[in-house]
Amino acid sequence: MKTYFHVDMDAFFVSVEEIFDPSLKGKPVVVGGAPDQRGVVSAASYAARKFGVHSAMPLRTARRLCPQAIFLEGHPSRYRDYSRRVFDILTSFAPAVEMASIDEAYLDLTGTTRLHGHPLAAAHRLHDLVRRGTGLNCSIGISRSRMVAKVASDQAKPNGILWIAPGLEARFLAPLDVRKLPGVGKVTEQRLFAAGIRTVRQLAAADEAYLAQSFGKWGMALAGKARGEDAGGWYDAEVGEGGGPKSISHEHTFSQDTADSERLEAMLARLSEMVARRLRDHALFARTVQLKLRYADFSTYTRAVTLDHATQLDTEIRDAIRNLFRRNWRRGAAVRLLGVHASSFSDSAGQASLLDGDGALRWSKALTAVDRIRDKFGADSISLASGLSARFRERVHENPAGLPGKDPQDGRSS
DNA sequence: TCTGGGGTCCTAGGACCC
DNA sequence: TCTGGGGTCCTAGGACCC
Repeated sequence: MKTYFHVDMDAFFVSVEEIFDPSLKGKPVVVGGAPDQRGVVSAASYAARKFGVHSAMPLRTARRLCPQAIFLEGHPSRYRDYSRRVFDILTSFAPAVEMASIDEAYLDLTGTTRLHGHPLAAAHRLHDLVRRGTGLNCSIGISRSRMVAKVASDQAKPNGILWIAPGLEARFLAPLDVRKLPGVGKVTEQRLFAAGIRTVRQLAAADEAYLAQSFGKWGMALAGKARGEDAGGWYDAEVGEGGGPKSISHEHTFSQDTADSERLEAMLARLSEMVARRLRDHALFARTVQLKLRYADFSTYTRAVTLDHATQLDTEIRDAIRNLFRRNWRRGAAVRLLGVHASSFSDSAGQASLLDGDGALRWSKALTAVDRIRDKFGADSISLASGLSARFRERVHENPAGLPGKDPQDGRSS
């Protein structure tokens, strides 16, 4: 018999902000940026939620619903720091821990009854450990099924613990709206509604052949789960089985749409550098590089290319992206968003690089030096020339460090 | 209401191979 | 000369999650 915990931090970003500024406590707080910016709500305090504000909502909408809210840009490094603290506490408590995102984790407590006692007692002690170690509240769902544990933690919010006794999974889920099932979003919910299915109970009773045909893999798996059966799928993987990242990407939405090709290409170069840097940090090489292009009307296109060798070099990613951009951008059309995405990872370049071995080695060394400088002096302290917007170039050309050398492919100094 | 940024997984069609 | 079946790789798009 399996025992899983799903630990979910309550209003995580907002709660971390409250630690650094206790005067925020109890007030409507919105993390995501200034309310006149392009952007959406990353997190809202419970006081803000009372006004209808929720995550993923445009900031402008949040302001309309709750003009008195305090809007914060947020501090991603603080959130990562606190996420790590939570993770350390969880790993001190359970043999297998998997962070599913920055603010939630699955724990496998199977076979720990002698050590921890009844799951509910264990959950209360874990809750106290997290509270004392970080100052943050969490909610915990407990079940023999990972998916049910996740739904349970959601039902337990805020600051609660909910144990679903083995055998009672289907009874617990039955009265819930189908939207409560992870994997059922807006679209699937609407399609289920159209078929007369609103609750998990109705989903459990629905014709399996129909679900398989209309909703594919997910539909069938969910129908099984709705009946409390153990169907296949992601939720049956062992806790902690998840490997490294499968893709790395960066994207940017301009504060105002632009058709300035120099600005656009400068942004693509910068995004390429950010992606390459993270590849090097993870010691990964990517073979597939993808451009994302969103126009002013929100129409969005992706264009990918698979290279004949895997790379982690700024120049190779940037050049591939630039080619994709030049071939696909409707010249003159205003762009809202640009993105650079890398995937198909391996742990080495594989087949011979386009650069000769010596050139690739020199570049690798130069880039590592750049990475170190950025660590010390900040991300903007040094950049490939084409990664800078024109107005910053002057300054960098005076860069006394003078690193690194020459780009062997196009001779541009960096 | 005017829509971020970082991810994962699934589907579907075409190329290509045996 | 009217057209199989399976497998893999690649690309594009989309649903969904936090």
